[in-house]
Amino acid sequence: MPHPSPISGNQSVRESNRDLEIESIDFFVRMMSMLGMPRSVGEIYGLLYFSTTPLPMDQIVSRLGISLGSASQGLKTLRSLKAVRTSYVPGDRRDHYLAETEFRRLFANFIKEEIMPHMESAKERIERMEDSLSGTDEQTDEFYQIRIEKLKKLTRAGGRLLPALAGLRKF
Amino acid sequence: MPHPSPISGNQSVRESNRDLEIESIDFFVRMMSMLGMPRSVGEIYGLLYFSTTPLPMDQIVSRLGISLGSASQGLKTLRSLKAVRTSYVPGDRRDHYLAETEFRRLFANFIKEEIMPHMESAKERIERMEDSLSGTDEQTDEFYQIRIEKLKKLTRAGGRLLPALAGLRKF
DNA sequence: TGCTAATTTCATTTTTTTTTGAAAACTTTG
DNA sequence: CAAAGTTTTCAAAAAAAAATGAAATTAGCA
Repeated sequence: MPHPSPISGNQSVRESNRDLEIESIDFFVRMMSMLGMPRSVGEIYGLLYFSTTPLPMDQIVSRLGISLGSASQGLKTLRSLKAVRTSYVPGDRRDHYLAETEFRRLFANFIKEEIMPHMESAKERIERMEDSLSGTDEQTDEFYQIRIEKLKKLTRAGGRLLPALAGLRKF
Repeated sequence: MPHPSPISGNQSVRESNRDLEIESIDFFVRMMSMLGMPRSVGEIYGLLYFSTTPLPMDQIVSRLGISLGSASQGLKTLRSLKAVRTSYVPGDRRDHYLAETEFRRLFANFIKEEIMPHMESAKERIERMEDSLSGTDEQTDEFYQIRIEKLKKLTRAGGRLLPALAGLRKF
């Protein structure tokens, strides 16, 4: 063996990189699933995250053992989150994908795309609640009013805190 | 009609409170589903949130039209998140449920129970990654090392920011 | 322009999650 | 302590979400 490896036991370099890849996929599958993303999306990102070169879709398919459809869909999702981008590889007409690794930016994008829209519709729903206050029984209406106020505070806090957290500095 | 209501059209007080209830359920079903909670959990919380009195489980079942099983399971989940609590009602042997409405506390609990455990296991997974660095090809290893470092930063940031956000002041 | 490789779409299948409902297990009280 | 009321549990059914794969579309190249 030309390069005796310092790895415990006697694993080849290739095997240990494969281990890394597997841990990475595992890691991101879990992370993504916390954010409500399907398994395949996590797998793809996990694979790309520890890839030293950009990978074309068919490589992703064969290395992960998922279908073309899943890969295409998953990459579409990741592109929309700006979690991957394509890079040009001379003499190859396939798209090659690369993981975007600035988590702050990714997170910001996720919040903007996936969370904020819900915040908007939440606000509308709260307005509708106010409209349907009966205005007859003082006691009861006060109770409802307080509850509604709490919801307003909640959405307000969410609307400020989340972008702030993501470093969007929107306020 | 003894109490002419100021509501547009001519809806009864009862109807408008029902509207409020429906909006509330809708609101929380969506919120909870963003947090990965099943529909029934959102429904139950939404119902209790705008209830002026604590409700026993069979009322929850009949008002929402869900099964006993769902209600029992959902309340169990909500209890574990401290999003509802039981209140004693004299002369009635059923448990009566009440929504906990301090969102800050609820959020803190959610993070502690549902997020932080994942953070822990993420850290372990990263350690395993470092163990499986081959240590042979300098170029490649540096690339991997940088990627691993980013993951560490990510989990560190998560581990600090999330509790901070929830007002746990753990740091 | 026509040919082929690459990618997307989407109806169908598979898998996973949630709900149901009836039986089991408690719990209170007469 | 038994009987009735209440709650939990859990196997089975239903619903929802995700993956598949083949047909349709698009894009690159000669």
